[in-house]
This record gives sequence, structure tokens and C-alpha cells, in this order.
Amino acid sequence: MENQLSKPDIVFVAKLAGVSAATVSRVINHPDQVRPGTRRKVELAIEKSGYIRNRAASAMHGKRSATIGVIIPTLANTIFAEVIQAFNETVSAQGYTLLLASHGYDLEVEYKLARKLLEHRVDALVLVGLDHHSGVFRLIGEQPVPCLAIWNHAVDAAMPCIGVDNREAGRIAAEHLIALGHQDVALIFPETIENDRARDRMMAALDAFRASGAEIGTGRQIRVPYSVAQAKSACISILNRPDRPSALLCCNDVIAQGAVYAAARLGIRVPAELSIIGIGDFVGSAQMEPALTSVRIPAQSIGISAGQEILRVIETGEHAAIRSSRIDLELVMRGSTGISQQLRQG
Amino acid sequence: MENQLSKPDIVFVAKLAGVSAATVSRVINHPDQVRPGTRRKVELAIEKSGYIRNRAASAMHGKRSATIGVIIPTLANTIFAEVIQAFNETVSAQGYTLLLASHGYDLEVEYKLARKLLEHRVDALVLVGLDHHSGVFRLIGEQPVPCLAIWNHAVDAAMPCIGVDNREAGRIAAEHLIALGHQDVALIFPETIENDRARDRMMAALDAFRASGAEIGTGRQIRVPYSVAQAKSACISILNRPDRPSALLCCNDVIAQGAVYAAARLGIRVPAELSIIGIGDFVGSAQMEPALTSVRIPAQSIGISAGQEILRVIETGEHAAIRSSRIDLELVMRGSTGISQQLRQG
DNA sequence: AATATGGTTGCAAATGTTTTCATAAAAAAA
DNA sequence: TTTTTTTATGAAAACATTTGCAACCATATT
Repeated sequence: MENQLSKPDIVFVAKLAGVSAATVSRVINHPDQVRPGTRRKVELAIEKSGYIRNRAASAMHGKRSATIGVIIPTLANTIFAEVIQAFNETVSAQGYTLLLASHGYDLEVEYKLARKLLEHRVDALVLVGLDHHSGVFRLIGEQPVPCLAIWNHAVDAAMPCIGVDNREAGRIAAEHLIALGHQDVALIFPETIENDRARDRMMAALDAFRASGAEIGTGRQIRVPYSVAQAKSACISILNRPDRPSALLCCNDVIAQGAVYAAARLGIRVPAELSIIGIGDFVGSAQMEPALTSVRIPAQSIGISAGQEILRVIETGEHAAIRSSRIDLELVMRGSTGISQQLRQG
Repeated sequence: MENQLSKPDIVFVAKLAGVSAATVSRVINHPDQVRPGTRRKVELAIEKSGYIRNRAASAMHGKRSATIGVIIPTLANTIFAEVIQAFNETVSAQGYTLLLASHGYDLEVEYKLARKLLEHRVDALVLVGLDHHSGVFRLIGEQPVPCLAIWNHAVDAAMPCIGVDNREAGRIAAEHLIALGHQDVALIFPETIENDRARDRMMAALDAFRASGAEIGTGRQIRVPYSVAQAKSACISILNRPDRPSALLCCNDVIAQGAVYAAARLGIRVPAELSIIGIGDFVGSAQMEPALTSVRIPAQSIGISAGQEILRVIETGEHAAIRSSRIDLELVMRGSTGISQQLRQG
């Protein structure tokens, strides 16, 4: 207590307890190695002095920093919140803390953030998706830090990944609409440059329609950012046209929710007059009226699996041997899709 | 390059560049202090060796760790995502990274997380709300770390805070319904223990109704967690009763969105037969059909103000002098509220 | 009673960086 | 050219901790 102004350090605690700094360190890191009596003395001194150990100093000994770096495109919409929450719960149960950064869908920024997180000597690095700056690939090749991509899975991926196959997601969504008889479908997607998830979904959807004999022209491919507001207004203008499509395939549920609201605003009955399908099954999609049909991406499962795998790799030190895994998608049929009028009439 | 296995350190880079470690350090931290020629040599060596500076080591010199600890209740719904995103953008522009943790509305957990973040020697600590474990108050009293509460503001707060006055939020919402002639209103709120925001809103709403002569009985006070799904089903059962209220005042927009869907499901016309008001004006509320009337909490403004204030305090070292500020609320009238039938008939 | 055994503890080295201080080099002034 | 001033660089101490090694002490064994 003599030294109140500057933060108490380990040697201050040691003096207070009448032991050496080494013993205090052992009480914190290997409590079983110190006699119960001494331990209690030290614990009391820690309590009394308000000592908080300095992880920066411990991290210098090759000890774990107990942080995991996570870089996501954005926190601003629900897309990644759920997976990050599940991941965080998993790893924080083992004492790890998240260093979180977001790049706003700019992979150049992502690279800079990755460097920054490595400066903090994170024990692992988690990225979203498989599209990355070449510098990122160089970094994770050079640095002895386990690195995992989440959200996506691809067999030919350049790095370990835990997530879903976005091509499959696009295909499932498209085939559902095809099965319902929709021939004239509009695709509502964000910019696909630097966004492999959106790109894969779109390509697969286009392929599926082509295979079914229904080519989707560029006039039916609408670009819109991940924003309910912008999706809604974009959909309003599409749906206002006399030749409006019979169904909307949306890159994710944020866009699809906007589409549902657009239809409601225009008084277009869903699904009787218009079918809408999303991808993701985000929170809220199941509760909407009409409830949104979507290709479910199990964010919880991805977050938990990723967390467990990261923990395993950190604890065992098998940095090179991160196991990828593919999480299954599932079509969740709800009220926003139905048989096309064309089919019904035919 | 000789030393490829272990991470290159500053002295390895120094040797490679033919200078001392001190010079390398200066190139990184005070580039203007070193001659352009030497600087280029060093930068080349850094590039060649793939050196990444170790912040843990720098943090030991009382240098900033360049991290800011943030503890929120949850990431799982939109509530805090927006404010954190704005805060993050503000501080990351100055090179700071977020250490993010979530406590799931358990203040005991929040205390443990606060300790953990302090172990990492964050340059500042940001919490949500003004209700905290006594240990948290002790910590921020003892530790020389600037600490700020966001989301709430109260003049008599025990710590600096930047946010809105939740009593005012509750009052504004209530008075809007009162002005529309609603006498029989149900309050849909989460558990208010350990949640000062919900508590303040509810108390103020109850007071406002009482002042207007309309006492709200306990039978009209419904408990429901922050979940669209649970709010929807709770509202369905309330609205199914023959004596259903003429308006719902929801603690936040997550609950209010559930309420709107519940009305839609039951075919109750909003706002003709039922008014619904939320608090927060979260993303999506403006786009719903009917669009949600809400008391706008400007998450962006809060995040940005908080970020700027934290930066100011860190850079100037005036840890004790964090300035609180109150961010204004605003009633956003949209389609989900209207004149009560009682009033219309009367 | 002397010796071996095994668990506790302290000493000191090591970790990677920043910074102060002194020195060397360059630039400016004489 | 010499001296003075300024600027650039290096050597070494400091930061807070962990850990290998050695010393110690108490207990168990002979």
C-alpha cells in the first residue's frame, strides 16, 4: 500500500506477501506448484494491493496472449453478429478475448488490420470468406499463427475454412424457385468484386436457371448494397415496372427483408403474386409476415465449430493442422415463396 | 533471412539493415528523427524480413497498447452493433483496435471481463449503461485507465457517460401514446434487474401515464427478453385476449418489431386498431410495413462522440477529466401509431 | 542419527522493445 | 580550414514477467 500511485507490480505483491516474485508468478500460473499456506498469503497480497497481472509482459515469453483476432466486413448489420457472438462465447469460456476489427468490404483495409492484429500477437486469426489480399496470404504463410476462414467452405480453398458452400446456397435457392415454376426471376445482389460469398451464390444461381432452360438476363440482375433500406427502394422500382418478375432471389436475408417490405408497400401479395427467397435465415426472418423462405446458414454452428477448432489448435500447438469443415445448408420453406402464377394457370 | 524459423525481431532487422536496434525502433515510432537514407535501408530490411513489431513488448514501456476495451451485453441482436461499429470506425482511424467482450446481461460476468481487459492494459475501457458490479467501480477507481459508460446519460451518474436519458425516452414514448388518446396501454419490457436502461424507461413511462390519469396495472406489464421471436409470441397471446390494449409501448425496437409481426399475424390493423411504439429506431424499423414509430436513439452519434472523447482523453492524458454528454432523443412518428379508437369515437 | 527423497522456493537470465544519454557525424558558421 | 552547432546514431538501462536451475527444508527411510 506504500506505493499507491503507480500500478502495483509483481515484485510489490511479492514484498507484501514476503515471498519472491517467482512465487507470485507461480501462484497465478501454476497454483498447484506452491504450498497452500504460501498461496493464501500471496492471494491475500494480490487482493490487498489490487494487483492486476500484465499480460503484455507475460506475452513476451512465448506465452499465449490469450487473444484471438477476428476481422469481419462489418458489424453494422446482423449478418456476422450471430456467428461472432457464438464464436466469442466458445473461446471466452476458455479465457480468450477477441480483438475485433472490421474492414467495410475493403480487402486492402483487411490486410492492414491483419498486420495490426499480428502486432498484438494474437494466438489465432479468424477471417471471413476466402477472398483476400495477396498480402494476407503471405502473412499467414510467414507467421506462425493459426489462421481460419469462416462463413465459407470450399474444397479447393487456399486456407482452412469452416462454413457453408455458397455455390450450393445459390443453387438451392434457385432450384426452389425453379421447382415452384418460376421462369422470370430477378437476382438482387451486392457488388461481387472482393466478395466471394456473393459471387459464388450468384454464379450458382445463374447456372441453375440456365440448366433449367431459363436464362436470366443482365436486366434481371440488380445491384444493391446490404441494406434493408436500399434493398427496399431498389425492389420498389423493379416491382413497379409492368414486366415485373414473378420471383426475387436475394443474396441474403437483409436484402430479402427489404424485398418483402417493398412488396407490402406496393400491395403485392406474397407469395400469391410474388415469391421472395433469401439466404442466411437471419434473426427476424422467421418472424416476419409473411415469414421469409431462406437457405439457412447455421451461424451458431459455424461460430461454435470455429471456436472449438481454434481452441484445439492453440492448445495442441498444431498450427499447421487446422481442420476445415463444411456445415450443412438447409432450405427453410416459409410463407414468402409459392407456386408461380404461370404454373398455376398452365 | 538466415533466421527463418523463429519470428524475426528488431535486432534481426537491425543487423540486416546494418544499424542498431534503436534506429529500427525510431524508424517505426519517430520516422522523422532518422535520416531518409537510413530510413529507407531499414524499411527495406523490415520488408525483406517480414518483421512485425511486437506491441506486447512496447506496451511494457508505458507506451499505449493501442487497444480499447469494450464490454457490451450482447452482440446477438442489433441493439449495440451500430454504436460499436461507429465507435470502432472512429478510434480505428487513429490506429486503435477493439478488445471486445460480451456479458449476456450478467454484471458479475461483466466484472470478470473488465478485469481481464485490464490485464491486457487497454488504454481505455468502455461499458454500456450505468448499472455495474461494485467491483467494477472499485477497479475504475483504482486503475489509472479512463473509463466511459455509453448508451445512457444521467446527470447524477457515478461515472462519465455519453448517451441518452432513458427516463426521457420512456416519457416521450408514453406521452406520444397519451396524446393520441390511448388509456389502455400494455408495457412490453425485459427483466429490469441489472438493466438500468430498461428500468428507467419503464419507470418514466409508468409515471407519465399516472400523471395523465391512466394507471397501468401489473397485468399490463409484460416481461419478455430482447428477442423478436419471443416478443412476437408474447404479443400474440396478449392481443388474443378479448380485453386487449389499444396500444403497446415496447422497451426497444426489437420487441416492437415482434409486436408489429404479431399484429400482422392476427390480422389486427396497425395503427387503426392497435398502436405500437418502440424505443431505439434500430436498423430496419423505418422500412417495416407499417413503419415503426420509435424514439430515436442516435447510435451513430453516440459511437462517434464516445470515440472522439476517448481519443482526446488518451492523447492528452487527462484520464480524470472525461466529459459526459447527453445526446438528444427524437420522436420519429411513422405508421405504427395513430389516434385511439376511444378518442375517435368520443 | 544419518541419509535419501521430494516438494517449495529464490536467484538470475531471458524476453523484445523504447528511451535516455552520450558520442559521432554532418552541417553551419567563422 | 577550423570551430561551433545541430542532427543522427548506438550502447545500455529499463519495463514486468516467466522459468530453468539450484538450494533449501521437511519428511520418510535406513
